[in-house]
Amino acid sequence: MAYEHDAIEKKWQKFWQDNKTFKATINNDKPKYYALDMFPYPSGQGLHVGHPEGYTATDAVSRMHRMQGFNVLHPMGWDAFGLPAEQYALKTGNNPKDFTNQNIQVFKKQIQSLGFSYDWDREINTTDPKFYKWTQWIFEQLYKKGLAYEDKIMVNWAPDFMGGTVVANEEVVDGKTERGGYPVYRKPMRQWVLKITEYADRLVDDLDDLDWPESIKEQQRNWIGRSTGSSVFFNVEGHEGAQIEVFTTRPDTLFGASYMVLAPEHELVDQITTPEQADAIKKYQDEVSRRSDLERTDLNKDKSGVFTGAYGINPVNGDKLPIWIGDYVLASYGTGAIMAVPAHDERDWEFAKKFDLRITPVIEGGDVQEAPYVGDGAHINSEFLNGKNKADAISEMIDWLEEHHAGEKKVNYRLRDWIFSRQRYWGEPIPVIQWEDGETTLVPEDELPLRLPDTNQLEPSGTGESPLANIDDWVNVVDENGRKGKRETNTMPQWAGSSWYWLRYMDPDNDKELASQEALNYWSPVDLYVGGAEHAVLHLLYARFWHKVLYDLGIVPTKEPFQKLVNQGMILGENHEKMSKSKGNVVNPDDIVNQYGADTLRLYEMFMGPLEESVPWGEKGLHGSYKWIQRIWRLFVDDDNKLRDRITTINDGKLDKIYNQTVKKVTEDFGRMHFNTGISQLMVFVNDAYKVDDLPVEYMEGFVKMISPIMPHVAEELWSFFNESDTIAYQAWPTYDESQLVEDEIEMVVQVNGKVKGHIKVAKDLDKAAVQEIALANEHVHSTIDGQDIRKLIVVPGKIVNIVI
RNA sequence: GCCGCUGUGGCGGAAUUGGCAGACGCGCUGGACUCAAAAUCCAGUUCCUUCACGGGAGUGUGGGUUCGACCCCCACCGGCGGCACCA
Repeated sequence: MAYEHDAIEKKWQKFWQDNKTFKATINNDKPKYYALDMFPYPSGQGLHVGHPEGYTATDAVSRMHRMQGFNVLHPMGWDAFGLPAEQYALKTGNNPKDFTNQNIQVFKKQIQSLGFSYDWDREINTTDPKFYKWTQWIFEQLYKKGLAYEDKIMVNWAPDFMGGTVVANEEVVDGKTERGGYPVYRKPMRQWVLKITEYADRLVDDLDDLDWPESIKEQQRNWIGRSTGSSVFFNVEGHEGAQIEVFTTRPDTLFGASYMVLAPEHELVDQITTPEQADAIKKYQDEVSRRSDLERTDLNKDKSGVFTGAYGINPVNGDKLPIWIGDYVLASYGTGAIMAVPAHDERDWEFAKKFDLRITPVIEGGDVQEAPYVGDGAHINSEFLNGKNKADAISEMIDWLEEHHAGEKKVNYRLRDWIFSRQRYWGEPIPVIQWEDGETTLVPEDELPLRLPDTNQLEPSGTGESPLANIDDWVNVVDENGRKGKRETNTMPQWAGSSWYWLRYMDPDNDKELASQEALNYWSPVDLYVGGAEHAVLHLLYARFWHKVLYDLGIVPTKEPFQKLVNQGMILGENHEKMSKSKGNVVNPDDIVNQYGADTLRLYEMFMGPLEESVPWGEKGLHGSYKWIQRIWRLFVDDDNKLRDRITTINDGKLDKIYNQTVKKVTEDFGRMHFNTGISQLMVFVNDAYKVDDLPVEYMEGFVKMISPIMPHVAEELWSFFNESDTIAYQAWPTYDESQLVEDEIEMVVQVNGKVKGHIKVAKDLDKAAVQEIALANEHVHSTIDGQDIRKLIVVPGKIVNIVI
């Protein structure tokens, strides 16, 4: 009977569900393995063929680990807060909750049709009050530790986005919002901020011990941007007590400082500006404040600035340095002030050239009037640093500064604190109340969750505040003493729930703790985490930060949440371009499942190339995968839907070697997530099996086990031909016999001058001299040498003979 | 500009420590089966040259190390991703 994917897949999906085959429970007799997918945002578009790639990989790893005796935790859930649901609700007057739940149902059905071995009893949903109770609880712990604070800060204000909202630094790309591409301006606003910078050092240093792709670690290091240098204090001439602190990574070039620049927003600007310069300064400040980030960076490569009229005093030599303001100095980095050394810094050089400021070289090498010299070299014009190299000069200058109280060693970070509030309805309410007497309190823990009010009439506030601001019943509160207060109307960003969700899977129904200590200790950490590289800095940095806070609180047992991280590559359209609706190259997994079945889709996605690489979709290749499953089917099942007669207990030995090789290679390759090469080995086995008369039961059962991580439905069905009552999911993974892999006689290659001229068969442990003799006796080798002198002869036992003439 | 990754047949991709380049799949070609087609099974398939045996070239380009280089080193070119006035 032919292979019927539809019936087989439905049958086994029902079996797994009815029997809770993949239910995970704590079992201290077994080693645990936690395989996690980045949980999806359930968008209205439904599943994309990119989703199943990572999901299939973790599923295959999970299934293989179960067969290898591990107790596997493999869960799935929904990152369901987010903008599209709110936009939809505002547009249509519907409730985002209903819309979100519908989308989840679609997603869940699609995911289940692919036969993943999730423990659905552990399904979570970030918008479920039972879940976000603990998101709010974690926020309260952050607040108590002083890691969550309110501040009037310069935020990324996107007035055209959703009726006006603030976005995080990480959500700004090229001066525009990451989603939607709306312009972003700097604006001071009251916001909740999380002090991620306090963990900056640990977030950098702990990367070293993680089994993560180097590129992701590097992106995180760059994002945190730790730089070591020193601060230097400059007095301002004629302003007793006014002191400008600058940060520099090159204190060794202090003798070459020829001017200073403050950010236009720097607090000392007004104080030190001379009356003659006041108008020009004011005008420049106004101009800059109206510029968006985009205009300040990309569109404005030309340096601009205005002289304040004031002078700083160089502490090391008493030089008078004109103080300018310029927007190439950012208020938000370092101290918002720099010492300019145009001879050895590109940006300072451009500025100096434009405004005709002094350029004094302090390091030998290059003509600094023509171009800045940024390389190393001997210091000049630098008194006690003369002749020294960069590294020595830096440490000596820092010593000098510290001795003279003119500066100190300092570390700076590019990373800023995490702006944590959003002016939206569809997010976790921040559990804070502002009382009329000015006190700010947390909602008591025993009153959590603080639920989002149900509403069918979601309306923009019109003030840039969250729509929650209009819901008076919810906003206004009175305490037992009659004191009035207002709830915080900002909600948390979408990153909140995903910053700890992997912990909740460990104990999803616990209403006393975010998860029990027993569960946390047993399942932590996540052994394998798979998802797209687009989360390299956002999600993965926030998640690590929260995890470290919970570690410090003694809640989680590990410093890091995700021991091993793998980024699946993108699946591109058939034209090698990113799949998108506008390009018309989107493939819908539902269509594939209908036409070919889930096993074919899973097999194809694992076979098409290395998991980490981006690979184009190919309909022909997909069809090839389908044909191979049918070929397997025919190998096992005859026309009467019975196991073929050729599958017997007779073993004529013809498949011994290839079977044992296959077990070895598949076990190793799947273990390293090199699915494409493991599958190719399974194909070789099938090709060989077609060529022999007798198929030993043991090998055929082993083969079915080996295909089961990738093609679980067809594997279960074939397994049932051998053993009617059981699932294959917990059968022992096949082992191989090492002795079957070693041969007594091996083939060696004989080269002449590096070119292959012949092959010889020799005994495995024949000595070099004998091998040499046989090689030289080879007819073809002999005729190639043609009596010429042999200059050198290399014998690598078991591999190669190379004769040099 | 800086950082990371990457470059192999017509296509997707293999190649463990420096040791037979192109496994496996797709496509293509031929054969078997069939009235025929599809499906299936078998064989071939890097390029050039040769009836053939053979011979030559070949892993982005140019150099180097080595008995031997897809692999290591230097310089360059192309592609992908990230960062981008961060002092």
